Amino acid sequence: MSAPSHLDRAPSLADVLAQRLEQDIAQGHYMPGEKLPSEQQLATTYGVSRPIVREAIGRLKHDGLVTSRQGSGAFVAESGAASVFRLDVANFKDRQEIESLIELLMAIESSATELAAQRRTEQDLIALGHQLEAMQGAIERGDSGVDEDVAFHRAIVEATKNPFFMDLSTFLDRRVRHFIRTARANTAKLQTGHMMAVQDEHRNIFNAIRDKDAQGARHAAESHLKKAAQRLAIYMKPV
Amino acid sequence: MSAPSHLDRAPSLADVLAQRLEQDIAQGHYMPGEKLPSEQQLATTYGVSRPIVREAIGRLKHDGLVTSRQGSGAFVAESGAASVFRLDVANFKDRQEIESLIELLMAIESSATELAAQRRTEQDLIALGHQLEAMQGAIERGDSGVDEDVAFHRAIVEATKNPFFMDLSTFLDRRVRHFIRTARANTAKLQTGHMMAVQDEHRNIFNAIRDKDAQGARHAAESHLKKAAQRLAIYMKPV
DNA sequence: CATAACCAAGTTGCCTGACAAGATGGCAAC
DNA sequence: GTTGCCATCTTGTCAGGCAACTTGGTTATG
Repeated sequence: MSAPSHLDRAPSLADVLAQRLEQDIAQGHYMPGEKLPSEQQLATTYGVSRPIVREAIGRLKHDGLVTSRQGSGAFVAESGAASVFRLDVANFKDRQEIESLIELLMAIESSATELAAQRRTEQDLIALGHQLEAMQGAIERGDSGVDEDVAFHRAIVEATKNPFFMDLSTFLDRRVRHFIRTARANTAKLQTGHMMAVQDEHRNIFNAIRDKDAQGARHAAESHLKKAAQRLAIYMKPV
Repeated sequence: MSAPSHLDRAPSLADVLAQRLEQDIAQGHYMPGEKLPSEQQLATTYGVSRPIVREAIGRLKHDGLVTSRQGSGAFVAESGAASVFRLDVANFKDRQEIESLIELLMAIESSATELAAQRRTEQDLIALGHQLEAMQGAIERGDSGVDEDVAFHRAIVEATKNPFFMDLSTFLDRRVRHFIRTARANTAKLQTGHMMAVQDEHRNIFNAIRDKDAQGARHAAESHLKKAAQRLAIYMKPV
């Protein structure tokens, strides 16, 4: 709750005010549809200037929590209107939480793979095959193959034809990789033995998607992600 | 693209500038770690005042896309540092997209139910049982039972002990319910026959969680959500 | 010559004051 | 009683300025 992670960047006044207002709205202090106090009034009550209030309210507007009409005021949006899902970065402090995130990623990718098997077109299959070949080429060249790995998973979620799966998957994937990259000792390198195992698992997923075997695809994906998580675990600090 | 749905609220200058900068960062116009132009410079180049620039940059900071150091400047964050997943409200225009959203919700809840079966404590089971009884009471009283329904699902995701599942699930659930509530004809009312079916399906989920039957829990959840989606479909306009 | 202290310029964080545009409520005229 | 108008409030935007902080070069010192 208090310990600063990297840099204790002083929270700006707009930060704390936005958080305060967000909290007040979440706790029902301001009800949906209710008009919240004018900027001037908020400025005086919280002891800050109006631009700061504007900035704070601007963030709430950006997040879809309030809507404002010029000349009238700012109003609390209906409870389901929020348009962002925020992963609080401050939460990333221990192994427990990155594992929770990976768990979520696994859930998404498993379902995505299952859907991909049901819906893949011939073009999707071709794209998937190309990524598989690209990965093989990376192995033979001795490259890291990380980009090809990412591209393969991206091709899967694209085959779902569901934009939310695509967006959430890439978001979580980036987030997890970012965490791993910053947390692990830089000396550790991916081993080619690992890469060949990854390639085998990818091929299993590919075959299931090719055969439109939804259950098989889910199982292959779950197996792959489980093993990937184990491989990643060696890069993470012990709890 | 043009027809205003409710109110055609003119996008503020800070809105367009923030969107513009976000786009520039996403497209690699500014690379991670790079220092972006000073506020004064941005203000002159885009023809707006400095407070507007501050507000726009403030949003990017809030979303984790940039970090600023006083006296030094604002820098583009590393690509995986973004802390928000945004579901663009503008996308919700047709049935196709709400169905995609429901699909995502189903994926989350199915996995959550599976995890809940693996991890539920005795307390979780007791809480789940209470929600089941509350739902039964609502049926007998003739209430809508919506709140009890939500509470039951919430109890499931809480049993996962994974905060991301909890947050994402409640977020998506609210979002979907909000959409349904605004899209459906208000005359339509839930039928008690539906409620009893829901209660049966909930009981199946409960039993599987009680028995720590992960696979059974997933199947029960999938079946329940599939039927729930069908029941909801009658409230939605045809494509 | 190398190193350390120092200072000036640039940048962000924040404030005050002001004006324009749109909305709202009451007052006056009919 | 109804209608039209205007004073007032609120948001949107701008201008200018000061304090705190970082940075890089310059100068003084060992």
